[in-house]
Amino acid sequence: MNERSFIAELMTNKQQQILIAAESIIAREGYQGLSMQKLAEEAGVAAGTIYRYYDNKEALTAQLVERIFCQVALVILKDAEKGTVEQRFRRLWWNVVEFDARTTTNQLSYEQALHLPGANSGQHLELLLSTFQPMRQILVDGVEAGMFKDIRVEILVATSIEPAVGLARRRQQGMKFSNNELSTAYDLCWHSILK
Amino acid sequence: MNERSFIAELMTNKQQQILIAAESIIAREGYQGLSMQKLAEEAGVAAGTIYRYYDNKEALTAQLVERIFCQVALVILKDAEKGTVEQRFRRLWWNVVEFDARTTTNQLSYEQALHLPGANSGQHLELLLSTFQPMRQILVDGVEAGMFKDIRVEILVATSIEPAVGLARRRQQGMKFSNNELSTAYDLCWHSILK
Amino acid sequence: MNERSFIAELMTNKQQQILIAAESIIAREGYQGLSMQKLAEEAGVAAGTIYRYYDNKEALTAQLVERIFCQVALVILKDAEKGTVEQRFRRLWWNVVEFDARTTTNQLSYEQALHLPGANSGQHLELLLSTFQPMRQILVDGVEAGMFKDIRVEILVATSIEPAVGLARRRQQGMKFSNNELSTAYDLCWHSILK
Amino acid sequence: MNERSFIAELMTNKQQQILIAAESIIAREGYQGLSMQKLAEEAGVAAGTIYRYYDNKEALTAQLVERIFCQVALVILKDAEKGTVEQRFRRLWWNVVEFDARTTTNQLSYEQALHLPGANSGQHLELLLSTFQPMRQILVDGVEAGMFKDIRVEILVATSIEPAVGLARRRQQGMKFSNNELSTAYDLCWHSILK
DNA sequence: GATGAATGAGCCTTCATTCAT
DNA sequence: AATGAATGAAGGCTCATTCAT
Repeated sequence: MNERSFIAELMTNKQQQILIAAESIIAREGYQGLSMQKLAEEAGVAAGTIYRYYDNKEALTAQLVERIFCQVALVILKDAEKGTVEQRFRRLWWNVVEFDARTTTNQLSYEQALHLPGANSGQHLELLLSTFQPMRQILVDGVEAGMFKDIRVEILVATSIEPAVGLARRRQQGMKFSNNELSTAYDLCWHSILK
Repeated sequence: MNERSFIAELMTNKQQQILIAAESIIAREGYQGLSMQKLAEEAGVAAGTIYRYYDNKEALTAQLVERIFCQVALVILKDAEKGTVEQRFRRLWWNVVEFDARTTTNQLSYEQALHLPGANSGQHLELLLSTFQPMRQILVDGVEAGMFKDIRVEILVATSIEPAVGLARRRQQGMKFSNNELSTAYDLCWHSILK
Repeated sequence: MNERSFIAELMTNKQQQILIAAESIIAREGYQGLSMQKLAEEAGVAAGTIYRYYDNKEALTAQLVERIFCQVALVILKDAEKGTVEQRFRRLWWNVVEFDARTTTNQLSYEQALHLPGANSGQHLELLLSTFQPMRQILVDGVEAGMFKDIRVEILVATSIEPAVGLARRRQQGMKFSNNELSTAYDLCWHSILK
Repeated sequence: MNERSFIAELMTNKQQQILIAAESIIAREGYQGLSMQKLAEEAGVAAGTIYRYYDNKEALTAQLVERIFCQVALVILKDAEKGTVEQRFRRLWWNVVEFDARTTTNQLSYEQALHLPGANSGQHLELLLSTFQPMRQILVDGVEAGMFKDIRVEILVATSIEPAVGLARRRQQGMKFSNNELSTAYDLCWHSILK
């Protein structure tokens, strides 16, 4: 990598730098704590610089929401796209439950991102749907394989995955669960949707 | 009623007035939209008056969160405290799923309240736990009656109630479910925790 | 005057206070020099206080323009509303020429006010027209009395009053004229519109 | 043309380019609308480049004012430098009255330029005086020829030319005058200074 | 106890200017 | 000479909070 492209990459990264700093602040102090001045400090740039990359605070927030959705989807769906339906479902479920273990205190959770201003706009809901489509696909595949009950996917997701989300939230709030307990929970979820 | 208690009641009413106005504004415009000035207007009092009842905005928000938790608990647990375990569980589950249908546009949902600043403080988590204790009690009773699987209550709640919460959230986002579909979901939840 | 109304008047005056301070700053440093912070300091109030009286800087400027137009009209038309047409015209003409002598360095001139942002809006042009109507009336009366040439008033104003405005501007820029010279100018103007 | 002068000319062109762009922006959006960034864009150069030619915004504005004064003088004095005094005066007067008809929406008027920040500095007033000297000369010549009244030139200018300026301003504000009316005005001005 | 005018710190954003390339 | 990303002071404005009445 020559010097020029090195610099270029640094500059491109400035956008990322800002976004990461924003995430960090919100994770630490909530959205109320995010001021452009503080963000500039945390990102190590001047206040005005932020506006070279984002039209305004709203646009920055919007991109942050997108970023987090994608990151969450990546973690949730890790290694859950190949193998048998059972393997994929198991992978997905545990990824969800153990989600918090992978995030540092600098990272926003999916739940937090969902409640940033503007995260409920139609545009974002669409993004959510398409980002998490692979998750739904696992259940669709299970239904088509005659393995899962023949029910609307949303119901299957709510029944089998939502409990994992709830457990993850409880863990994030500090509640502890043994592997044994979590395994039991997994079994309940798994069997509840099996034909 | 003597003068003192009359005045006391007036004060209490004014406090309620303020809290209701705050809820209304947040439900309508989000927490960002809640300014003390606007709140005073909506509540029909002077700005300074709010500070007779609340030390500051944070204290007001905290009390609002408590209020909403209690209200939600009331709705969720409506008619779910007597009858057989099955009756109580059924009542609870459907109360959750149909929660949104009972709230007006002036009311904050449980989810929204959960994400107000400070709602995740240890103090509030404790309150949550005690407020929703009756819900846990239904499952505890079921376990003790030998009807539900003998598992830690949190797991049972996550498995059987969390799906209802997820469905309610989806409905609030505009997703539609038929009674048939919801009944199916109920059956899955119910059977998944039965011994 | 009791204490209450004294206070009330002080408060009402705060608006005037702000307007006067704004005029003073603009006269001294130009419109570019008018920042809300500086204005607050000069007016002896807090920055936020200005916004109790004016929605924004634009509204404040607009009212300032109106104020100055009215003030200028008052000075220009002083004692020019009674007497013969000749007396009234003479009064008007000299009021214009000596306008600058009456203004302190804290006051905006008519010319400066005319070039504040927004001063050319249709709304202000209308105000201008009605405010200076009494000036036009003097010429109208002269025409109807058969004393002035029977020409459109605008032409008469331009021919007889505009020179006075020009002389006033020159004096404001530091040029000196003797009474003799000014009297000669007056005669030229006066005779040019006489029948 | 050697390389040096070629480059010199390029620079000069770029300077002109910047100045023209600045005039265009101010004419369109007012002085408030002139930002160095926007200017760079409109002029087709980089923001930093402007600072090769002008020390700062103030210097640029100053030169713009000068440029416009010269341009205005050019238009005003067009064809007014030869012929009899009467011919020259007539030419001058009509050039002034019809000034607006010759300017495009990209050009600043004399009035606008007069009210740019700094346009009232002593330095500019001197420039004004020397730039418009040929105009004064017409009247001086008329006086020396025994044609005009033997009065200080400033008075003559104020009496005979200022009305034309006033009419031009009214036209720029949208007021309409017939050729007949303007001719009448011309006659008044002309005769008012004739011996 | 209630009022609401006043406060001023802090917010988001702009923009003249610099400087490494 | 030219670029344009970066700077950061300053701008207009909001709003939680105070306090004289």
